[in-house]
Amino acid sequence: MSQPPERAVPTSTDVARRAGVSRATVSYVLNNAAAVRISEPTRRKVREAADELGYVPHAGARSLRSGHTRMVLLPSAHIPVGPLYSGFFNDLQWALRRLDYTVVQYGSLGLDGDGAARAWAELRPVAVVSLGEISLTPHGVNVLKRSGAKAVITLGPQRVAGAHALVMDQREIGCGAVSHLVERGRRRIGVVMPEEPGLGFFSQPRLAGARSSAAASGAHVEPVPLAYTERSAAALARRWRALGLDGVYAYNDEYAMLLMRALQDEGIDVPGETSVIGADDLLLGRLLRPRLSTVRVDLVTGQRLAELVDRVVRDPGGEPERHDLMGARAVARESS
Amino acid sequence: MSQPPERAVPTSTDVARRAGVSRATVSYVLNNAAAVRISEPTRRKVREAADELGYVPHAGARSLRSGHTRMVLLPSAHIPVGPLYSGFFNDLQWALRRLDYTVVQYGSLGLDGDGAARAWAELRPVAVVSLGEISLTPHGVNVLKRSGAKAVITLGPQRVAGAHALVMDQREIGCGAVSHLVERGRRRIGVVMPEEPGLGFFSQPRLAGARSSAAASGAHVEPVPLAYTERSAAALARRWRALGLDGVYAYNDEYAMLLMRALQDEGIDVPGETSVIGADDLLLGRLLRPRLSTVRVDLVTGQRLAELVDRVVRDPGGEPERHDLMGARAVARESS
DNA sequence: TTGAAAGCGTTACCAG
DNA sequence: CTGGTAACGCTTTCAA
Repeated sequence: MSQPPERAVPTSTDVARRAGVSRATVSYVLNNAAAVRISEPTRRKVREAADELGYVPHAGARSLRSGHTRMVLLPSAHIPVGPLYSGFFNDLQWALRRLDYTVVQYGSLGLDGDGAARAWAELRPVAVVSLGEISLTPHGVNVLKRSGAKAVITLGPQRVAGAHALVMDQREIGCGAVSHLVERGRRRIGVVMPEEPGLGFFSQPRLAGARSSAAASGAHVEPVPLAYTERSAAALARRWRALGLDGVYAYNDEYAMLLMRALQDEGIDVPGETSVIGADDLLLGRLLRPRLSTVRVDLVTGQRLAELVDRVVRDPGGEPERHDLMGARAVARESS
Repeated sequence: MSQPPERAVPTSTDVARRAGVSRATVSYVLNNAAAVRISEPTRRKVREAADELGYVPHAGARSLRSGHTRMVLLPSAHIPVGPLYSGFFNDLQWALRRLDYTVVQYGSLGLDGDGAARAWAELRPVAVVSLGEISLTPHGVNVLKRSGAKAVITLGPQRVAGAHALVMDQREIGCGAVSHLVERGRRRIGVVMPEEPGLGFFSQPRLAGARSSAAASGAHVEPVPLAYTERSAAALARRWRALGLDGVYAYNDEYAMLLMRALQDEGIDVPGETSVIGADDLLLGRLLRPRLSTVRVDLVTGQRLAELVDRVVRDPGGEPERHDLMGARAVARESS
C-alpha cells in the first residue's frame, strides 16, 4: 500500500484530463455552480474521475482566487480546564459549522499580541474570535482587519478598540464571592491566587473584584498563593490560623475543594471557623461535605456567539458593539 | 478609527511600490533570504513600508507557490475534559511550535471519517495528528497522503492502515480496573457507561477490557448506564442493592466520585459493601473520603510526539510504525 | 454545454 | 544588487 515517494498531488487539471473535459467544467461540477447547466453524464464522469484520483481542492488556491475564506479562527493558548469552557467551545464550533464556517483553533502559545495577530492574519480568516488569553491590541485588530477579517470579536474583561467586544468581567466573580462572604458576617477574607501559569489573566481581575467589594463593606482582603497540589494546600492549611482569616474565596471550585479538604484535615471547621466559596459551580463541588458554595457564571452560549459572528461578517460596516454578558451570582450551599 | 468599507488588502506589490523596489526584493527582505545580499538601507525601506501598510503575507499564496506548508493539523471534535489531556495538548503545541510548525486544531464535530479527511486535506497540512475521536479510515489516510501530508499519525485504540500509530489501548484501563477489583475479592462488578454523547469512543473499549479481565478470572461484569447528574446517580444508588454488585469500575474519576457519593448517601458502605474505582488519577479524587482508588494512565508526552511528527515529515518514506504506549496501572487508595 | 484565458499573491530563476 | 517573468491551482468571464 505504500506510495511511490513523490506522487504528485492531483489537481483539477488531472481531473479534467481524466474526465475528458475542461478545468472550468470540473470546477462547475464540483462546486455545484447554479449559473451553468452541465449534462448529467458529464457530471458523473467528473465526479468519478475526482473520486478515483482522490482529488481534493486546494483551499489556499481557492481563497487566493476568490479573495476570501470561510475560516473562523479561534486563538487558543492554554485551553482552560473545565466542563464549562469545553462545553461552550464545542457549542460554538458546532453552531459555526452549521452556518458553513470552517472553525480553526490556532495554537498561539508563546506569541505576543502583535506577533499573534500577524500569524493569524496570514491565514486570511474571515473572522477571529479571541477568547482573551492572548491580549489583542488595537494595532493587532487593525492588522487583522486590513488582512481581510470582517469580524474581530473579543471575549474578555475589557473591550479592545476596533473590535466587537463581549465583555465578561471576571471582576464580577470575585465581587460576588466576597459580597456573599461579607453577608455571612465574614470580615477577614482570603483570596486564593493560583500559582499555575496562565491563570493570572483570570485570577487578577477576580482579585480586583474581591477588593472592590471588600472596600465597599469595610472588610479586609488577603491574597493567598496556592498551587494545585495537596502539598501546597496542606502547607497553607498549616499556617491558616496564623493568617487569622474567617472566610476564603478560592478562585474556582477546584482550588476551593482542594483547600477545604486541607483545612478540614487540619481540624479547621468549615464553615464554622472559616467559610469557603469557589466559582464555576462544578458538579463535583456538591459531592463534598459540607457542600461547596460557589459563584455560578452564565457564559454566553456558543449559539449566540456564532450568530454574532455571522451577523458581523455579513455586515461589517457597523460600529463595534459592546455586550456585557456575564451574570455572576453566588450559590449558597453549606461551606459558607 | 473605522476603515473605509472596501479597503484593499495590501500585497507585496504595494509594499514594493511604496518602498520603491521590486517585488522580488520585498520577498527577499521579508523572508531573510540568505542567497542574495541586500543593502541595509533597502532592507530598512522595505520593512518600514511593510509595517506602515500592515502587510502580512498570504499563507495560501505562499503554499501555492512553494507546494508545501508547515501546518500540523490536529482534528478536534470534543475536547476531552481534564487536566491530563489539556496538559498534553499544550505540550504538543508548544513543542511543535519550537520545531517551527504551525499548529492548527480543526473543529470536526459532526463530520464522518472520510468527509473529515477531505476537509482537512483542503488545507494541505504537512502532517495530521488524529487524536482518535474521529475515526480515520484507510481511505481517509490515503486522501490525506495524496494531498501532500507527509505524516499521518493516529493516537488511538488501534492502528489504521497507512498511518503511523501511537496505540493507546483504552481496554487496558478497564482491564486494570477490573483486575484490581478481582484481586480484592470482588466477583460481581459493575462498569459505568456514561450516557453523555461522544464518550462511547472511550467507554466501549474500556468495557471490553473489563470484560476480558473478568472472563479470565470467572468474575461477572455488568454494564451500568449513568448520566453525569446527581439525579441519575441517586437513581442508580437506589437500585444498587437490587443489582447485587460488590464492586464497580466507574469509567473515570469524575463518574466514580459522583457514584460513590450517591452510594454513601444511600447508606451503602464503600468499600465494605461495594468497592469503587475510577480512572485518570484526578487530584480531586483524593479529597473524598474514602480516597478514591483509580487507574493511572501514562500518556505520551507532547515533546515525544512532536519529535515523531518531525521525524516522519523529514523522512516520510519509512513504513508506518506502531508504538504501544499506554501504561495503565491501578492505584489503590481507600475506596477499594 | 463546453473551452480558452485571465488573474489572484507569492517566490524562484535568470538577465541585467 | 535589482527587475522581469513564469508558474503554482483555482474560479470566473467571455466566446464559441
